[in-house]
Amino acid sequence: MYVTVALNIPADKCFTYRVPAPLRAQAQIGQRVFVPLGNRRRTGFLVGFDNDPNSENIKDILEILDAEPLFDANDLRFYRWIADYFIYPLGQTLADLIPSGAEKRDLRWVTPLEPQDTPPLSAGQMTLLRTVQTFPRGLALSRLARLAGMKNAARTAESLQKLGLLSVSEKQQQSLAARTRNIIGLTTDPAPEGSLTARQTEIIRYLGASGPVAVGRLVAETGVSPSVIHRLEEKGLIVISREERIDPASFHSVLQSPPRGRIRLSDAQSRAFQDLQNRIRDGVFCPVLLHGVTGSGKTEVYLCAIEAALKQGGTAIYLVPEIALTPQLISRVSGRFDPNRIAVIHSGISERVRYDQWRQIRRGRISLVIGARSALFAPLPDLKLLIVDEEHDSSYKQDERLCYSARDLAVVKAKMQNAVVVMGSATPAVRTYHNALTNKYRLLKLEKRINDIPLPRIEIVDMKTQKEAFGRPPLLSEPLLSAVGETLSRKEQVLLFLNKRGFDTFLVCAGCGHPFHCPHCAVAMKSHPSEHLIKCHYCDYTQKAMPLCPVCKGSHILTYGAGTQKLESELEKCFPTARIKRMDSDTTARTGAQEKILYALEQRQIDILVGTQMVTKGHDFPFITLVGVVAADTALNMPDFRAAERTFQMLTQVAGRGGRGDKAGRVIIQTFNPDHYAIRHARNHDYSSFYEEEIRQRRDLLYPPFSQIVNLRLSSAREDLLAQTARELGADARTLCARIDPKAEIIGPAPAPLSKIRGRYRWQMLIKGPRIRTLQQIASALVEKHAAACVRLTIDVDPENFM
DNA sequence: GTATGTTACCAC
DNA sequence: TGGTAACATACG
Repeated sequence: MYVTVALNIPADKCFTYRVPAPLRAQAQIGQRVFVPLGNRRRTGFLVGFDNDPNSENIKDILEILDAEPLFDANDLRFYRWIADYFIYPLGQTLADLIPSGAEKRDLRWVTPLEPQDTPPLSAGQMTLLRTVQTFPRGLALSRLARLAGMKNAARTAESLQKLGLLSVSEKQQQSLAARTRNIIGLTTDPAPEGSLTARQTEIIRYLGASGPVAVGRLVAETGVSPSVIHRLEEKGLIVISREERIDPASFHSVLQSPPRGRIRLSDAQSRAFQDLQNRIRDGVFCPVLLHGVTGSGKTEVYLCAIEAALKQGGTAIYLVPEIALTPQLISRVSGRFDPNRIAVIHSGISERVRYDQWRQIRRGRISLVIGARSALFAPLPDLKLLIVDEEHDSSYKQDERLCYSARDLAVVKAKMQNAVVVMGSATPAVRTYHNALTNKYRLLKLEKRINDIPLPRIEIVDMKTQKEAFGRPPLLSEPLLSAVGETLSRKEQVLLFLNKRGFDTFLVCAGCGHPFHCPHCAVAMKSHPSEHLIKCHYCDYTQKAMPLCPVCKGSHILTYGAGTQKLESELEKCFPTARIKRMDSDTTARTGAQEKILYALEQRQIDILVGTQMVTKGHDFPFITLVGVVAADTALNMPDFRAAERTFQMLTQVAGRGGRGDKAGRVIIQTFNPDHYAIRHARNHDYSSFYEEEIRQRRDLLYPPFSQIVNLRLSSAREDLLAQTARELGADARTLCARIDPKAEIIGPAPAPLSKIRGRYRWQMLIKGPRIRTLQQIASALVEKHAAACVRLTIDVDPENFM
């Protein structure tokens, strides 16, 4: 019996292994297996059976790590589709999507030996030896190579081993393979007891009082030795059973909350719900766009639809943007359904707990999975409904390793499982709306807010007309300042939004213009005056605030632009008595900090909240009656064909935060481009007009959805090598285009918008054309040829309609 | 991903 | 001769 195994290595092929006789009965697709690879051993996934292997040199599987498979052949179809579509090796795809606890593997472990009379060593040998000596208990060779910054650490270590200065040994990384524990209990029908020793009697008494306990606990509490336990088992007085250990944290993630009933649906809501209910009942694939203005009650429609799916014995997945996965939402959901049958999955949950959740889901113990993008891969049986809330949200895209879009994959999954998929948004992605208008998706609308609360009035301030001393435009315009003042005097709350990117403070020396860039990333460092630090916001490189310019020694350092922090201090000056709070990645780094701020806001302990993107999403704040957008232009000026779309979405979402209570809301947008269509239509809450204008532009310029784009991203620590590889890649791409699809067009390669992050240089190249299939062909040929150890190549496919 | 084989170059 | 770096190749 032979099997195909997908390993977590960059090679895009699977390996064939033989299954030794004792393991044959239990081998199944979807299990993790421990296999030899070269002179190491690694964990891989069993993905198929192979009766007629064509290779001579076949090794045996060493171990099967899972009693039950983590996926079945049907799930595997989905994973293969993903690997093909996003041009990523199957083994790495599985490793990315399936939580499997720690991977079991062999390591080379390097330990220092007692120092003796050292022969003369080379420089490289010295560095390596020094590094090893700082780890008396040894370290993995791969880590040593990284720390010492050496390419051929393995060989250098070997040379030192020959000299008797260190030892290199094999070590197996710990595995969590089968997480079980032994439970000891009294026999229900005890055999007539013979004579017992004092120790044995004590244990029997203990068990009589406590009931069944884990062996570990019994040993800890009574100090019993294994031989005593063994004897008792032989005498038939106790039984030892194996129980699977499920981490309790996998359930704690669901809050206990009071049950909540259904809210009465508005007419529009119940029309949408009825439609969904019918589709769910049909049990055939149906993609739906639920286009509902902010505050129109989409969530209630989702909950009713989930209820309908569960009532029919099915299961459901509810995806939300990472930032919207708040305790409020979870308690709202768990109050509505049986909390024991809900799993919450997000990036903050440990791999080990996720592995437990995964197995519970596979066994049918869970009927609703709610979570951020990775929750899409939960292996629910009888999936009837998928919900993608705020489908336009960019957090559905994973932009490292496997670059997938959970929104698009939700549609693929729904198709494979004959399920209904509901994508909901007030500001649908242009591509999604286009699909709805061309009848690829069913379109449902909620055009009014619940209880007919009016949408807030939006005012535009043209910043070109606002002048401060020295002719520089102020951070806060006159109209915005006075509106803040009025709102505060009415004891209502203010939300000020600042798009962080590109509008933070940056430092510059007034004397020589030294820009204070991060040494690892090609971006300006940001000043954090309260901590006397300057930081890089991409890699978190931090250095002390410098009083003097390192180049000209001048002391006149200027701060330009503004971040949330600058805005906060400006507001403190203007409104000294107001309670001001800042919400950005700095202040919400600690877990729970965000919830704390939102709670304080709800309790009206905050008058002005200053924040970045995270304030725009999904929260309801009834007492916020003024929302200010400090700089609408930042998103507009991004070098990306979706800049207008992003700006419109951002403005509409921010505006939707205001006036959700019974008070009318007011929104003020500061911009240097008041006539731009994204801003004009956002002011009128007019999605259709925005869409019309945007889609016309896309058609004229042949941007998606009128073409498909594959983005090839290259990164490397070495600038010269990268530039050269990029040039070769470009040339090859053009040759391939001419041969495979003359309609395809190559854009670039060029340095990426952020040309250096975390010490790695980045380039990108776009392949644009009408047919995604040929673009993929070109891309995968390029990946095969150019993906080398020193240049990382990732692919971002903007998925087309595959129907 | 990691180990190994190859080549070229350097220092002793 | 042995150490080192850079690169190519293969792992079943």
